[in-house]
Amino acid sequence: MRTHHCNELRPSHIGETVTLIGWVNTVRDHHGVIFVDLRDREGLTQVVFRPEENGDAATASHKLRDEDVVQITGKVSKRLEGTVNDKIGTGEIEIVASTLVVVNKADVLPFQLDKELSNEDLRMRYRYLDIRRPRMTQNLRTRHRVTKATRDFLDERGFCEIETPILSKSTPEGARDFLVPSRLQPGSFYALPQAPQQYKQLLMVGGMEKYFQIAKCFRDEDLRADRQPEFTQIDIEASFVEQDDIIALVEGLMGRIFKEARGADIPASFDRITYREAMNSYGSDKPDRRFAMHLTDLGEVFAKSTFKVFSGALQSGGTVKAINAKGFSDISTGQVKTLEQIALQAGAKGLAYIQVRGETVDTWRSPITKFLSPEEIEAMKQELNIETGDLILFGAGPWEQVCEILGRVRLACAEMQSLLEGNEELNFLWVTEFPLLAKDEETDRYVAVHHPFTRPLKEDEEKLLKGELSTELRAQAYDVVLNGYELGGGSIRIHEAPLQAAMFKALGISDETAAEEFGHILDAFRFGAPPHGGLALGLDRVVMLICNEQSIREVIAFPKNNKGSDLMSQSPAEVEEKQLRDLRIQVQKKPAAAAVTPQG
RNA sequence: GGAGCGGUAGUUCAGUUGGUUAGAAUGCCGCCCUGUCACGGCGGAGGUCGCGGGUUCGAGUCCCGUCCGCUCCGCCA
Repeated sequence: MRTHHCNELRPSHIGETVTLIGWVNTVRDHHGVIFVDLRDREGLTQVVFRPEENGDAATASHKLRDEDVVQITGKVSKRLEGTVNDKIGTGEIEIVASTLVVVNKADVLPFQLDKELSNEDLRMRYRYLDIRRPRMTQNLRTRHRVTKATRDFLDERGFCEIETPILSKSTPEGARDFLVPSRLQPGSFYALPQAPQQYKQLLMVGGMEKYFQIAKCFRDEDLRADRQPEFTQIDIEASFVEQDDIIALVEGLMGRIFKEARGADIPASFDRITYREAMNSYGSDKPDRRFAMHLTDLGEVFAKSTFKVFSGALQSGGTVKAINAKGFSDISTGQVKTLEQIALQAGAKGLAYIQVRGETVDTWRSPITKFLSPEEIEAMKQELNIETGDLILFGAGPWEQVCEILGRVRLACAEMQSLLEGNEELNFLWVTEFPLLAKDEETDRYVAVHHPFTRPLKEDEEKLLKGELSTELRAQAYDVVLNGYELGGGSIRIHEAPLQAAMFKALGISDETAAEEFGHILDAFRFGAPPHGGLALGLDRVVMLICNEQSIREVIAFPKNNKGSDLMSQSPAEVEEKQLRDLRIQVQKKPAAAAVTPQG
């Protein structure tokens, strides 16, 4: 029977006989005295085997291998003078072993646990070994502290954790659904929830008033470092609240989480900027504000310019903006190319720039300065605070596109200049007043920016009801952003059937479709639905940022790879014919590999 | 669907302009070592250079194709 864990024994325990159980972390065999570092999830304890104490145990200890599971009984002893190890908590003591039980031998591991391992493929195949490494163990325990803090905090404020169905209904809006075939109703399918959105709103109609859930969500879309097909949300909804209530609640929740999981004190409230301000100043709806490099509007400077790229954009209702990457005039040609690529990807036709090599324009390196008048250059110098050593990058065209192009260029510059290296700041931010509707280019129809249950701003409500649609309509929707990552978002919802019907109509959802897909919601709103709103936080991202990790895979016990596979369990996989027959599903055979024409 | 980077001992990596038998560290195996803590010393085994084709007298290295992994764009209400 284990009496202590491996990071528990201190000088005060000296003289006690204890039993520890754990993994062999390292063996240091001096062919007389043998040291074994025993590890469990809490830490390390040094165990000493001496032939004169117990010959059998000492002999057996020669054969120990890394990662064997062993149980050791012995006496807690003070370490010899000068042999204290201050790197570990138990460094002042050691166990002089009297008995050794090899509980389970371990084969040689496919990789060393104490070395960095860049081969993620291998880590995933042996994820259970990867998890033994302290980094992963700590990350998963941090994740637990985050969910624990969440539950404690929300419980204290009267929120009730309620589970909603995993087998639910496919909805036409939004991300691609994972489908689950129904055996009892062949030809019908459940969908795994992308979010518990409708259920939580129906819980509000059900009078639960304050709901939350640590909810698994599923989206069948391509993966990224911060996107997995199954992920976890801290999902929150409350009745009789307004936007400020949700914001204050989440600020408190974040404070609690960051305190308990990272020991960090964060501001009691976060700055708020509107979507429009965010795009105008940072070219992103989730700006990283740990560095400035603001987008500066140059519309007035170039209003009458003879440089058609700029004046043309302005005359057709667009924008000219620029960023000043301070001290980056020595950018390499390759880096300019990279920035240009980024701009092109975002829809730019090119990327105008100025490398400010000196005071006067003749020292500047730029493909465009020759088109600009001295007055324009002087005004631009003022607006952008241009100094020797700066790099200026321009965007001209439709407002939203210019913002987005320069927003991406801004981030790329910061990356190239290593502006954030070693930066430990936690920069929280609310982005508010998101547009309610966006135009889908392909279908030329309006789509919901957040989701179709989002409430318009009060002053825009009438317009929606009257069908005066535009992308100018704003929503009572808000995102919480940390260091350029969208941690979560939410909105105040529509709770009246007429307004909801108007929203469906705006989205081109016919009455029949609305009745078919969302009838239960519209029905529910007829029976006294309370005003309500909420928010969902990406738990994986929150934990990732707390752990200073670059990918949410580092904070998920068993994540999927880029292609959505679990390399350990080999999922997804083909299934038995019988299973398919039960479900009345026929699988199209994979096309045979193209035959190679023999050369001859 | 598209772009970029990568794939060489179990692992982490090096490998020059295409040129002898593809190296190092670590791990593994054996021997030695009674106070180490990434213990140390000596010795040994370990490679389809992702796969297929091409160029060449000669390919880890160059070219084409393909597979796998990662990052990004599209996509993610």
